[in-house]
Amino acid sequence: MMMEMEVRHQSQQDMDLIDILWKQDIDLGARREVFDYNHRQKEYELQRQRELEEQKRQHLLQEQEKAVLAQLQLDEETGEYIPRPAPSTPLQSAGTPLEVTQNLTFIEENNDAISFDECMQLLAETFPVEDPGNTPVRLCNADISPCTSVMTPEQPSLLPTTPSPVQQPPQSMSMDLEQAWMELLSLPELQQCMHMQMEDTLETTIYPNNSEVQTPNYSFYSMTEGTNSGCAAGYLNSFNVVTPNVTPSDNQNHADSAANYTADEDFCEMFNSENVAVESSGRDEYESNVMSGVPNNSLFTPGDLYSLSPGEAFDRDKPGLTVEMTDSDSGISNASPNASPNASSPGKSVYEGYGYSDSEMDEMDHNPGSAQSDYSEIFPINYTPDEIMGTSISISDQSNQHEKYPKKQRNKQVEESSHNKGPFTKDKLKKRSDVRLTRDEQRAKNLKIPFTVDMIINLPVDDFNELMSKHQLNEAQLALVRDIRRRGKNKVAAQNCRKRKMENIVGLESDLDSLKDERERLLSEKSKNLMNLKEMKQQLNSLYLEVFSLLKDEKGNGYSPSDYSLQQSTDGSVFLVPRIKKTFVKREDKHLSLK
DNA sequence: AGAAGTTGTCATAAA
DNA sequence: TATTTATGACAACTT
Repeated sequence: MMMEMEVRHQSQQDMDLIDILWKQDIDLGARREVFDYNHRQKEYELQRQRELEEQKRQHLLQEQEKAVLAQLQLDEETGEYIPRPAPSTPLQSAGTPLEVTQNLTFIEENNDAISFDECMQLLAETFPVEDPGNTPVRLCNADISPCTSVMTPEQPSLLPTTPSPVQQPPQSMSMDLEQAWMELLSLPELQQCMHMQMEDTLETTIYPNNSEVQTPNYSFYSMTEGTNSGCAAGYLNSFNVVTPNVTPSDNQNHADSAANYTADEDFCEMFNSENVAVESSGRDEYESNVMSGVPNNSLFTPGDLYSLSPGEAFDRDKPGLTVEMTDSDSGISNASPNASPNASSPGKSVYEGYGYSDSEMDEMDHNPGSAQSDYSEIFPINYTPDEIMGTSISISDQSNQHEKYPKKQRNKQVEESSHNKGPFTKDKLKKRSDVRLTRDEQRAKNLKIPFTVDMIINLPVDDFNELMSKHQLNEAQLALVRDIRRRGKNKVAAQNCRKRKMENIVGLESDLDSLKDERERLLSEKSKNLMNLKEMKQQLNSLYLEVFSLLKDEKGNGYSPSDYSLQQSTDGSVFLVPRIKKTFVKREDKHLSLK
């Protein structure tokens, strides 16, 4: 928590990740008192390298132990300690991929045990050449020996000897090893050796059996991944085990690419626990490419299909692309129709042609003007005669009729024409035709009106008249066009009118609500005022009585409020008026002196 | 089946 | 005068 507070500029996600990694560091002994983030990052990198080196060292020890144990077991199985054959033997006798990989791996593992210069020297001398006088060379010999003799009596000596190179500075070691392996892989001898192994492997690693063949490799990697070189060799080996599927002549390129790959990748990352998965995924991708016979097929992404204009694409090669589309639903149906659902461009036709099911296609085929009407929204209509001729003659009369009777008949006829598709698709079709083709659109289509209903309705008068003058229309067409325009405008007007009406209703309801609120407020205010008035009256009455109690006559007697009343004139004078003798007003000019 | 809501259309008046 | 707009009324259709 303190750390998170310190690194406020980091996002929470980053902080979580950092915290997790930091905790790993702590577990590995990293000092947590370093709270500065940058410093911590540097520290973290260093620590991570240390950690990886430590892990490698531990793995190395473990794998060496395992190897020793395995070899001992194997010794028990074979019952003999087979002396190392000549170094060239494994290359010649490597009959199975397992042997190949093991062999290679041991060659490379060997490099971990010896110094790079020694290894280079060894490899430069036509691959493994024994140098009995050197302990690492002895190890090398042991490792280079064929897999059948993997377990050698010298192997136990590996344990005491291996820690020395591991205890080198980790960074330099890993870097040296990387470079060493790059150079090793670039050695012609080694490549030739690998080439030969691959050729051997090619016989057995035919792709149906690839997994079987490679599985032992992975298990072996796990055994030998303790050493960088072993891991690298395993990784590269796995890469190259696959490559022979292409052509043996490509091996050098593959080796180079593999080496480059190794150089580009962080060794430490590669040999984490996931490296096998990475390998397998990479291999699978490669394998799939190789197996498909189109090495770069994966590069042919759907985007390439999108790049083809639908019309071109489908005009050019419909079957091929149809196959592509059946493979992925996201093909064109995602590209064109979703992007522009209203577009009546060829893309839509593509969508309709290929995205719909067969039944839907049938419906559209039988729906007079479903697809064509979509075109007609944009392009001037050129209707197919077979659809039009059936109804145009009878409807041409109807368009001249403005009586009620023909209207209904006209509508019914339109509906009949749209319902004429058979009983099975009636409901779906009806909805669809409603959506796609209004009555006037249907009528316009039937009369071959050469512009769209939208144009007829929405063009300004001048443009509309100009458009009409440009086309020679018969009476029926002119009448229909006028009706369409009138109806269309009236439809919009009706919609606006209803909308306005609803808005008015809503506004009136709102006004009603506000007026109700106002009424409530006023009633409340009135009630409050009445209360105040009542209170003031009471106060006035009290004051009145008090004034009367203070009034005295000449004899010192007080006036009774029941006999007198106080009245104020317009000039402010106050009079004491006797209630009984109202008839004659006893005017007392005496100014009441109120105490 | 029928009520309620929606939409298209017509008639008409007004702009 | 022709066209457009607004609106009530009606019918068809949908929910």
